[in-house]
Amino acid sequence: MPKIVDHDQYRKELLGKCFDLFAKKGYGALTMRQIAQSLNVSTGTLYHYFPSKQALFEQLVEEISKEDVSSALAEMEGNQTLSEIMTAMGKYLVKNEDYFINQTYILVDFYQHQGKETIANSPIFQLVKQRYQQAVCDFLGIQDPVLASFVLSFIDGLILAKLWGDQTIDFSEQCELLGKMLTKYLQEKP
Amino acid sequence: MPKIVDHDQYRKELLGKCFDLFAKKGYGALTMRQIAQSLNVSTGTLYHYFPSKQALFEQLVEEISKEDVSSALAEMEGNQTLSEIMTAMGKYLVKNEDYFINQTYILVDFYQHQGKETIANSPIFQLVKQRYQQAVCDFLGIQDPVLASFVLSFIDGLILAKLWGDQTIDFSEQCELLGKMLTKYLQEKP
Amino acid sequence: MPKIVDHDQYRKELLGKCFDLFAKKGYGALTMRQIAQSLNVSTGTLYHYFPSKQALFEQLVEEISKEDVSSALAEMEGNQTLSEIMTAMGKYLVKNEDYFINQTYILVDFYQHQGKETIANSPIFQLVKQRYQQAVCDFLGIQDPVLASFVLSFIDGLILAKLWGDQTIDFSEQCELLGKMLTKYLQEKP
Amino acid sequence: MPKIVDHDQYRKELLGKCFDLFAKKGYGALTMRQIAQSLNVSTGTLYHYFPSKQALFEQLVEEISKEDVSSALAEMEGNQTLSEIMTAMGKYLVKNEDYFINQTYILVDFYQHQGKETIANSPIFQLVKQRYQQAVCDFLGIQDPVLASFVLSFIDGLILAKLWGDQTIDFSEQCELLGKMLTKYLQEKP
DNA sequence: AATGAATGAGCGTTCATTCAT
DNA sequence: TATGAATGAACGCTCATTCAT
Repeated sequence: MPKIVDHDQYRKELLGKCFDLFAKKGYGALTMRQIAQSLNVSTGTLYHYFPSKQALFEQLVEEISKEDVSSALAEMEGNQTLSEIMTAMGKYLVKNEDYFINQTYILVDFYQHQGKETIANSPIFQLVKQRYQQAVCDFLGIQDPVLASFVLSFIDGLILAKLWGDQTIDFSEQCELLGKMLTKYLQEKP
Repeated sequence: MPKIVDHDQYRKELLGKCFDLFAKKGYGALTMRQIAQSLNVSTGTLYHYFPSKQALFEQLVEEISKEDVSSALAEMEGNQTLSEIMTAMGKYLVKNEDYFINQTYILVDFYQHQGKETIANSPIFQLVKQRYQQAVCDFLGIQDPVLASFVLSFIDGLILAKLWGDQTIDFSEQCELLGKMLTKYLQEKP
Repeated sequence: MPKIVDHDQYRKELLGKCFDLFAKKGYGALTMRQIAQSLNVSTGTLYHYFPSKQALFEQLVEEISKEDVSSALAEMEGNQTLSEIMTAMGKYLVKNEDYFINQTYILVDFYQHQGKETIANSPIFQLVKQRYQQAVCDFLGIQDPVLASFVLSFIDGLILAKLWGDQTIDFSEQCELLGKMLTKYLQEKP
Repeated sequence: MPKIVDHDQYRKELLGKCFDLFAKKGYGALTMRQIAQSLNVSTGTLYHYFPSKQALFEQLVEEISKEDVSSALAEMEGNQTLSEIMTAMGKYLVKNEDYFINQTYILVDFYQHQGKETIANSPIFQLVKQRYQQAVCDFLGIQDPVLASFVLSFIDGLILAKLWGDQTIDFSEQCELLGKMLTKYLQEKP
């Protein structure tokens, strides 16, 4: 009989404790030794549960993205008009500002560390990308992919601007502005 | 007679040759040794003209940002309406797509290596940010800083999306969409 | 009734499945974990049957050497003159070229990982060496140990040359040459 | 002005001190840290002079092989008949027995560590191989490549047998035996 | 002003073996 | 018997920076 440890469950436990670590130090600056120490295991044990630092991170991203989408769904449901939705989106972004900035930071950091090609070819990141894209389409009730890309890019850009250190941007203000513009644009289109 | 090249001019000469190096390898993967070898100087000499790798890069960014703004100005002048301007902006982005993606990539890379706080506190990056912001205001003829941030964030987001590997986004299409939305929004505002 | 397979028989079963693994990856690159997985047992079980990786390998060598000698005996019997024998030996080497090169490779690998002294002092390897030496004496009908060593060294050297990457050596040609030389040498000796 | 160090000469100095280290521990068991400590430099300095452990070793082999051939030339000249030559060869092998065993050991060790393909493709090892082969041809006055391979394989095999731990083999005895056999073989051939 | 040799802590990763269950 | 989680020292290698010359 083996030691009484559910391998898979313990792996997710470890994973759960990793997010804050990455959030604090980013991907490149966080070493496997630091992770191991923070989780009170040896590096060997860490590698027993995750084949590499990259794999650990990808599994983390996978887990996080699922939680993100379901929590956002819970938070933003019940809004009807585009303006309402964008206002809610603004509030949601403000509320989780630090979280999203950190998330972008970590991803950006990972991206740089692995090189463009590695990520482009990773099935996990393609999946995660689709998950977020689909979620945005669902939230907004938008089917036009050009418009969906427009909104997603804008939100990404907002967070990136904050990440670069711009203190003057106000998520709520910007989202409401987008809400108004989208509304007017769609009103007159048909 | 002194030497024709004085300290400061030589420094800028060296700086000029650095851009392509960073563009090819990014910030983290380019070592001071490699820079020195490519410039046909010793690492010691490099450190004689630049106190650190970070400082070298910051001076490079400062220089590049000036050139970017003036070249963009030259390229995009002569357009009147917002729609025309945004269409020109789209063409400009498409034309320099690789350049801007690479620039974002390098910045992201630098960001990762220095840590969040270092950059947020760097006066050079604040200055550069203002320069780009001012340029956008000039291009668009917009004074409203909220709207300027809106446009800048959107463009940043577009480039970031490409950086993430999204092949489906079309800079021209997106910029024209923004042009239409801005036009309608501003028409009815007053 | 006890289980059909007792401890010792099961050990040999496991051993039998190990040869191909070592042949594919060598000694150093094959981990106990990989062995365990390939045999569908746990590392713990592996250590239950073999006290160490080294011991496992030594037992494998012991087993293999027995099979080698008996299969060679079966293959080469029926030849009378030294020339015939050496020609048969050449054919045998050519036929099993990859096998012998791989065997030497694995041994070399093992040798490297254990250090010179460990092996020189291992009774198993001394036994195996004697077994091969005796086999050569039997094949050739030679009693003179100097001559037997001569032939064995030569064959070892041939295989080693192939291992070094020499593509020009022809086992058959070389063995026939040895056959002629031995014949002439022995003709005139008495 | 740089520090007064002739880069190339210092590199060869370091190289010279490395042989004994490799001889004692082999390739795989000797770490770059150990080398650095023994040479009283930092690992960084070691890597300043040699791009990798493999490269260091290859440069060492290159240097050693040159010295070997010239020292053997000096030692063995003046012999006429094949028998004399082989007797001299035997003495030479006996005299440098430990040296050659160690050399084979190190090479075998390196071979295993790098994998077959790496070495087969290394221009340095092809060059070294040719150097030794040519030297043997010169010593023996043999032009027939089959015969040269025969002798080389035999010598390699002798050393390998000793390496495997066989204490009973006598280099002189074996070489003289080879001398006699070669002589008889060549006498009657034409 | 200019050189380039020197540093050394730190990286991601490995793996034979142990032992609580 | 059998399991597999856990260990941790050690590997080859990197690189911004310093400083004697």
